[in-house]
Amino acid sequence: MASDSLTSREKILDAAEALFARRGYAGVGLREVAESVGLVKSSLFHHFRSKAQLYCEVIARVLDRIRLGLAPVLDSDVGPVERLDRGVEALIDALAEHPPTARLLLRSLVEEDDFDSAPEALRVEEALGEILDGMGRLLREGVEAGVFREVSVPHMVQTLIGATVYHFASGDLGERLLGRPVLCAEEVRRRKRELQDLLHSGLVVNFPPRVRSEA
Amino acid sequence: MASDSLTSREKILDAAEALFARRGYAGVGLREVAESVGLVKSSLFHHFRSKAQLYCEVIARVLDRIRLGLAPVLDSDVGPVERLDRGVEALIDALAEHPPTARLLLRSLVEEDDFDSAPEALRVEEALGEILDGMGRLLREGVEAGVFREVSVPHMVQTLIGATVYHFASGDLGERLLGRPVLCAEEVRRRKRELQDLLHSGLVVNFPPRVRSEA
DNA sequence: TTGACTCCCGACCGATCGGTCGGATAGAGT
DNA sequence: ACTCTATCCGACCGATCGGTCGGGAGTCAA
Repeated sequence: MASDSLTSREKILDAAEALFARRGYAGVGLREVAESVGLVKSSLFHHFRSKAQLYCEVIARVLDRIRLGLAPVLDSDVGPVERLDRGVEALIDALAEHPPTARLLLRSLVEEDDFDSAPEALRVEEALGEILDGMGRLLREGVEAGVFREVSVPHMVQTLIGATVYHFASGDLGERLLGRPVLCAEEVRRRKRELQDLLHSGLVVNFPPRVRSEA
Repeated sequence: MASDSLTSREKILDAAEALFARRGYAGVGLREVAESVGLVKSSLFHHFRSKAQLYCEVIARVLDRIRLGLAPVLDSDVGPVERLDRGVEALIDALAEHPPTARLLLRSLVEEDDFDSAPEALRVEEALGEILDGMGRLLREGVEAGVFREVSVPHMVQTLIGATVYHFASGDLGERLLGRPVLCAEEVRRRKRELQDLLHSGLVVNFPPRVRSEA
């Protein structure tokens, strides 16, 4: 056991993560997954009951990584603005840590096969719920404290997901726009700053603040 | 001919668009496409040489719709802020017009099969390039005129794509966050306003402007 | 009537899909 | 020596995949 410092199960999960990220659930055959870790297809079924379960475990592992990176930041008791900045940084770090992460996540958000039947889907649901709740809570507190504008919290959560997950999942298109890979260290740093600046001040300089009719 | 006011070719494209949007390129069989328009698989090959060509034509058609909606706005000669607002509105209208649009687009951005070999891929490349160039030009002009902050234009293009395409592609997750379908009329209107407000003023109230020379 | 053309169908092809099954190998505990 | 368990393999299954082929039905022009 542990012939290569990783158990077969973990090697399978790693390979499946990379492949699912590149070609999606339907686009990857179990044979390809197995052979990319030096096994044969039928051997996979000693570790996972089905392709759907393997997929769910891959997704759950990714979401857990993000949750673990995000939770301490969102639970810290600094002000909303600083928590937002650090949250953006933690989220981007989690996405940039392993190249397949963002792409896999974006695909899973758009995949609509019914994996809900699998019991492993509960882990996915749980981690996703905690991440979304945490982001929503931060935004709501900031709005209630008057530190953030009175934005729609759900819409802002969507914007944050789009600005992070989509960006690092954009692959060739992103590289074509930026002129270099979206995951190279400098562009990751730049992404954090650009997104934080946008959240701080928007795009338009000195835009007249919207007249508000309430206290 | 024109038995249902649409040619078979157009009906095939419509059906394929909806199916590719839902389950992706690899997840859709030609048999399913054919039967959803009342044909048999082999009949498709009288209209399209291969599955890859069908896919490329579907994508090209979607990008053309967006380009047609965006071009007049981006070419108008009003100020950058108003052009930005109208561009956001036109882009969102194009995405919300047909439900499969955003999801199909997001999938195509993340799909990395080599469709480039097909000659139809040129239409895709052309339309995509025009859309991206138009957005980039608007942002660059705004920055040079001092109306926009000195943002990274490519990063801002990415953010705009994420905030629009991702949002309307998010399906169940978006509906879960918003409490109602992302494509319902009211939420579409709200999305425009939320995004425009974010671009105008950011998220944080009265954030101190960044000092240009930093350590 | 005859071709020519368009549109469509059913049968068929090799390949691959997810998944099952029986057995081979090896290590650990007794 | 023995069994037990974990791990892996090869053969095999029915179904489906993208794609080909020959031909039938309809229309139009000559």
